[in-house]
Amino acid sequence: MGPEANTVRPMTVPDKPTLDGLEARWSAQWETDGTYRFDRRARRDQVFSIDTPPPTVSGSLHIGHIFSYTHTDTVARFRRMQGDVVFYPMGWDDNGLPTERRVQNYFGVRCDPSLPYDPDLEPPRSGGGASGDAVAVSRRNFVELCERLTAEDEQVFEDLWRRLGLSVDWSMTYATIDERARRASQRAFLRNLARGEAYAAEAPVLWDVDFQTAVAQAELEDRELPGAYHRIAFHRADGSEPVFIETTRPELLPACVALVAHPGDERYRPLFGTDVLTPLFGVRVPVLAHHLADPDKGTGMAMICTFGDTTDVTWWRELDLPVRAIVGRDGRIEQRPPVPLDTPDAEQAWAQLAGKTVRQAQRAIVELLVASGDLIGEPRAITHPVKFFEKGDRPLEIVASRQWYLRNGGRDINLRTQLLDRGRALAWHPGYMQARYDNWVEGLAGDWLISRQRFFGVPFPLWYPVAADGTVDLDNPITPDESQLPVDPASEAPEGYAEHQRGQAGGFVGDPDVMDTWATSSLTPQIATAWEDDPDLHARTFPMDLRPQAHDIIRTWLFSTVVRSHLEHGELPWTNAAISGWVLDPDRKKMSKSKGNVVVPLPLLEEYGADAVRYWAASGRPGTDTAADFGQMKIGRRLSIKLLNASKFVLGLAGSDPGADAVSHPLDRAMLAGLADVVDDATTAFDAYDYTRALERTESFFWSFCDDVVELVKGRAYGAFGDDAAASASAALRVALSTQLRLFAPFLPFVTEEVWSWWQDGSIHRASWPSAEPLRTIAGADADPMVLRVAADALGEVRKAKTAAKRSLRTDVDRAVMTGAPALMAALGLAQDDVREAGRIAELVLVDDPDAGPTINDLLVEVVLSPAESGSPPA
RNA sequence: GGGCGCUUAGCUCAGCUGGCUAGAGCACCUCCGUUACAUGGAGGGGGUCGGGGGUUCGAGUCCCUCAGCGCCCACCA
Repeated sequence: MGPEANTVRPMTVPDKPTLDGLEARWSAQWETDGTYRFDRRARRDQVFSIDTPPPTVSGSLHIGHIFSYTHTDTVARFRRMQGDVVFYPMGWDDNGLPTERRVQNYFGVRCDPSLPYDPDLEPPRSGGGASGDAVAVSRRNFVELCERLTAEDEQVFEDLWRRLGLSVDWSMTYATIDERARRASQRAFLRNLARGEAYAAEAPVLWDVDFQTAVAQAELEDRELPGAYHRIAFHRADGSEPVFIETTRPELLPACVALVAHPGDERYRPLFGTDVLTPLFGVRVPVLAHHLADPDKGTGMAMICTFGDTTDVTWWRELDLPVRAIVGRDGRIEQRPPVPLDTPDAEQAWAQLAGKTVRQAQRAIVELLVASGDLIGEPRAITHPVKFFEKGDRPLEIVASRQWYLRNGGRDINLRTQLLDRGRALAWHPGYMQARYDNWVEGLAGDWLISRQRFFGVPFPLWYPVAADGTVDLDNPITPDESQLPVDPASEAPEGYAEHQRGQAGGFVGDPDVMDTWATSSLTPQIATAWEDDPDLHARTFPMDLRPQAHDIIRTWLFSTVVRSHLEHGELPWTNAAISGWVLDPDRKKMSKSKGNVVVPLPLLEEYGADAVRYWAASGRPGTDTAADFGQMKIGRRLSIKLLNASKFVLGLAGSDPGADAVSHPLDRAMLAGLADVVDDATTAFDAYDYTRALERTESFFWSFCDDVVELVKGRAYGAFGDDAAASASAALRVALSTQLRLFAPFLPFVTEEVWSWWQDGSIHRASWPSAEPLRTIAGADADPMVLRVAADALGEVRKAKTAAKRSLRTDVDRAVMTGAPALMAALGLAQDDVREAGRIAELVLVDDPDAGPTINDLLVEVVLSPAESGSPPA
């Protein structure tokens, strides 16, 4: 039985147990004792290592954090009690756009990389509030403000996690922008570059005009937007019948480079290879054929622009068309037309568009087309999906630019197959989540775009030589030695150059971009295990055992992590992925700031207590979206209080522990045999990451333990049938209590620790997970679970009789007759003393009926209550 | 258009490889000052397991099909 139960230390069972103050007391104690410290001496096969999701510290705390982190914590605690050395670090995601945006609002600043560093800078405000004109600060000042704010945010998160009772080793934290993370990101990139897995290319990319950065496929989302089909006439040079197209982007007319129809489309076959003129501008463009053109869409003839959507990019590439870009990086139409315009009318038309936003330009060009008569009929309103950056506010544009890419199977079928194989080798919990991974990998449209035109992020560790004529040699980047990492090419000069040569002929320039935040987050297994920085730690913890995360970032975080590990280590970064669902509001709606239905965690912890909130969280099965349910938290609180009181009863029974040898009564043995089954079930469930089932089985046993077992044995335990009989009850209850406390410990760490401290040394969270065999040994091979079941049912029938008579449960029973099949009555006979005592039955008669059915439900109970006191209601 | 999940009591959900009369909690109703617990306890009512087929001695559970809800993915002119 785990730790020896009969310790000599005095018991300290309080008179009036309470949940108040447990969290502060025990979280402080755990910190002092290093209860959750990782033991660095452990070998890899003894370690269970967890790739904890680093929360975005600039994001707001909400109940979803509580939910999924509790799931992981229950597994961590289970593993620890099973004897694994748990490696459970915490990371902070303070890298990237969310932090930049929060810093801008919080301090009222914006970043202008051209400004010099001001060591004495004080931001105009702190704490957000009314927005005014943002003050421009240097990049270094901006990054400092980011660091300052994230440090505060991290503290808020850590306080919450401690309050919730996460068994994290708080001496092992990292941040995705800290030096170790930057070093890992740059090192991994340089190795990708050396192996040819990373490459730069000039190509059309999806571009957010507000953030002014490229975005990756994984960061896209579709939003339904109103739009309109505009039917536009393209004239032929010879003046014959015009060709009609339909477009939702008429403003891109000047960017048109061709028209296209399906090669099998009989209507247009004669036109293939001929030229037409764009309306308004009179630019000559060819009519071409391509299989992607859909004869059923619009007129069947499409306008190819550079670039209206990703299909345009495909056509442009495959039909080898020129670039006539008109939308600038700020989302406005360029000042200069993409091709020289021949006529004053065309120049006039262009002047109406130049400098306008895309929306304004659309209005203007529609007017022009109406005036010229080239817009046929009224625009036809539609709703259609439009690509957005998931954090953005305006539709993405497509602009050509030079970016860094990492091969992820999007353009390489062999690599893609290997990555799909990795996904199959990973143990998914629940298993069906693997479909999302497969779905995503199979749908990849290109390699992973990892460069961003932003300020707060990990810089690319690259410089480029500047030739004597001033041209920058982008094809031969200068790379640092790994020992120099991390580097900031914007403020450090490469080896062999001096800072004054920056931007000079014969000198160098730094790569201006930073990496995508996922380019760092995809390395959390490497960062957390101190890859290359601490080879000893890395060897003891990598590859990791578990990646817990939510389902919405399978395509980003999970997939990109697999990619990096595959490329760098040739193996999976972990063996298990536990996918948690989302928390929905009490009405099962998705929570969002804009809807104002976000549930904030701290007040819940204050009202119900951490154990109660954890209890609710643990009721959400892996992968399942779960509604915030305050009712469940109330039940969790009641369960915690019940644990206190039941424990107080069990421990208050005898002066000292009689020891497990004292267990002899058939009812006690039946109870322990049943508990052994619960232990097996809970263990099996936990092994499969089904913490919810483990909790359910434990809880259901515990309530019947309180309602039936404790009530049945109470009289005997108080000595109604002598010392030996009492000792058996007391001993069995203690064994059961110790077992149940440990089964509950992963879910209710505070209350179980509190009770444990009343009678045991050390932390329950370092105690051993219960096993079934010792319980079965105590119970004995011939223990019959039916003894408890039939006794509990008999007692229930007696209670029912009392309740039906509207009498107190203390009411004496003059006589009870119980009739059933012989086997049933034999089992009941073994516990009849307890039934008589618990039911306050004066005369209990058991009658064998050979014709009765064999089940509990076939038990017949007749009860004669003692007459009511005078003045009491009649029976 | 492709994929995944869900549909069991008024509500939130269990029900694992098919097998006692389909369960729990909340809510509701009735009752109980009881010496672990009134931050409690005992008992009760309430479900044709989304519809329709099929396999089987037997289906909430397996197969087919339809419907509704939710999510993921998709080249969205």
